[in-house]
Amino acid sequence: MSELQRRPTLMDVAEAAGVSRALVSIVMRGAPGAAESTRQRVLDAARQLGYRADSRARLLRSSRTKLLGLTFSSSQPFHAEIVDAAYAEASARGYEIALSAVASGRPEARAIETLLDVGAEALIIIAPTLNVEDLALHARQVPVVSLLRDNVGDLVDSVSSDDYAGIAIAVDHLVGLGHSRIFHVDGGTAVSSDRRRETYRTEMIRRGLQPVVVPGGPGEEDGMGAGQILQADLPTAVIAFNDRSALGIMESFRAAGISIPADVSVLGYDDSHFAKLSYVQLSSISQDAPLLAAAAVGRAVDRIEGAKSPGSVVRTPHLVLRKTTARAPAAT
Amino acid sequence: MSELQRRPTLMDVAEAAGVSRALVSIVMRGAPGAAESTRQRVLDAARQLGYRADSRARLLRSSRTKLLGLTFSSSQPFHAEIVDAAYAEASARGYEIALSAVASGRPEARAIETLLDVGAEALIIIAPTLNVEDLALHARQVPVVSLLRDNVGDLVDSVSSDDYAGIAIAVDHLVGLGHSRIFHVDGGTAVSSDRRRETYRTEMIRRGLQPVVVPGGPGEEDGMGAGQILQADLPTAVIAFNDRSALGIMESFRAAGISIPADVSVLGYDDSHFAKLSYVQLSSISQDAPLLAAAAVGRAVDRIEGAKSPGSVVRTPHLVLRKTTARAPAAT
DNA sequence: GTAGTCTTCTAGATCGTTCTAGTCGCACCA
DNA sequence: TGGTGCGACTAGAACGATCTAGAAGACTAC
Repeated sequence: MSELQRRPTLMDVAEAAGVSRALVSIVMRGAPGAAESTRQRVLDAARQLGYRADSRARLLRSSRTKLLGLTFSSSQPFHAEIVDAAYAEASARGYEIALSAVASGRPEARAIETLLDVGAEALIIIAPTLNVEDLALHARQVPVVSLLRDNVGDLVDSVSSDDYAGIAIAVDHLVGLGHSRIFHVDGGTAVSSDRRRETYRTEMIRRGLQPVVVPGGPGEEDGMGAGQILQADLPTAVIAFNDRSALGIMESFRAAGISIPADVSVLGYDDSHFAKLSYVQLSSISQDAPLLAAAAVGRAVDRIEGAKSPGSVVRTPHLVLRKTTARAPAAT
Repeated sequence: MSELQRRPTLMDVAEAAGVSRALVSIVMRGAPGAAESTRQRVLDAARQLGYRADSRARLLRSSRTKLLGLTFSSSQPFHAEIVDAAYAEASARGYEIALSAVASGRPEARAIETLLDVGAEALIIIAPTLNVEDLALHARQVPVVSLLRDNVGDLVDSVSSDDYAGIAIAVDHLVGLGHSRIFHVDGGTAVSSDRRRETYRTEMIRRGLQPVVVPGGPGEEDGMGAGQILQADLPTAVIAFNDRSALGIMESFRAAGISIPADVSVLGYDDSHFAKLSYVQLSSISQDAPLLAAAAVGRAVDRIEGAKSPGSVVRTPHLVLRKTTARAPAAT
């Protein structure tokens, strides 16, 4: 019964309002150059017909698409937070966001191509896995902003969180609480795991303390495994690669009757949803996703509008104190 | 130094290869009607220039866009799973996916409009919050598939999981283990909370058992709160609205020294990531996101290609047995 | 009264594709 | 010899918007 009806075009509205296509275009864009009376007449006609501009045609013709391409990984909760914040910041600055997911069977390169095909004026790539050359290749076409990764060559912008500072804050905090046996459970092959591990080592050594790194990974199970290993030679404090790992560590301690923070302090990284749960109350290093996202969007827009050369923004993370870190137990 | 270079068009390739635009188009699309020798020549030229078709122009001209619009909520991990699976199924059926997120400050209506503007041939909306009239309005333009919600009027397709069956399976399972004091912690205002709650009631009554519903919600904190309430009058089994709620419930029990499943069995819903963790091992009702996603994509494609009238697909969930449900303790 | 300026409007080109309707050779067959 | 069919290719019109250039009319200025 209800056959699919062709969507109305500028032409349809023009006929209905008795004006030219061009004038309708002017009115719809809110551009100056139309009398108030005709403006109303056109708007009425458009409303009546349910007219909406076809973005394909619009984007094709106009040099400016006002589109920011954003890739994210569907399996990373942290990325979802960024997507959310990016939308807000983009629309505040008058841009739209074109999303493209990196999923299983859909590599980053594919996600990026899709965004370019669709006319994105800049690319924001969360934790890019592409090598510097490939990134540079794209950067010759449009401004590219790397989010959460900073060694990306000098053709692409980067917005990242200062892992050095983050780990330093973590070590400082624990040392300040009187800890000296502070171990680190690393993130295995995860992005920025290497840097955090090395920073942990140097920060410990700088304070005359003995660094001990236990191999881990980005998930709860990884933390769980590391927790088992830690129990053989228990430190007084643990810095986990991230919150999920910290959760696994704590779980393994709990099972072994080791109490937190009385026996051992645990510090997470990311200040994620999990850390905030009332029954977790994990002290954590916050990278502040919304701020990072806003900075990335800002950087992309600046590059599009203001030219200039690429640069890198580094935000300093901060400690969110909760209940899993406390003074070191009296030495045994 | 490296000025942003205009991306090559069909025309550029045509000139380089010494043929017409139309022929290049034919070759690039892999359409028949070009000699093998020229085909190679054109492909070489295209590769040399780094040519990629501009999807805006392509979509504008061709009646078929082969685009499936998919809305999802950036804050729902369950949606991420679906996105992942949808990509796979769509590309298997020769379609692309256009993503649009529902985020804070970006309502569903906005997300849908974006998808239509971009030329999506069908809409897949995960857990739509729009009312039946608004959905029908869109359904007059393109096929609309509602995922995870089924009372959507007779103009739109729906693919959902059978909540009746899911809860029936849950009750069956627990009754089979000898439980009779089975309580339900509901999902508050969350989608499908009402249905699960009512089904729980009727299923209990059908078996001559007394239903007890404790108000909850979709998050861990909600479960935590419900857990406190439950402790005042402890059942032998609890059916949670979802896994996250179950986690909160279990956490509250653990704090009170109530052991699972010895004292009380807990059953989750969704079979999410959390349920699978080695230290959680939550028995749960699985809705099988990948299968739902595949069904939704399939339905959308069928509607686009084969016409026919809208219909609804209902998938039966199944029980995933782990360690949080066990025989009822001997009656006191 | 003519030129200049402003406002309001329009015709037509244009963006980069795809599609329609050819043209051009050339072999085949009666 | 002269249609006919076929394969390879092309010119030009779409698609639905934006943009440029300029026209028409009203109003001011000298």
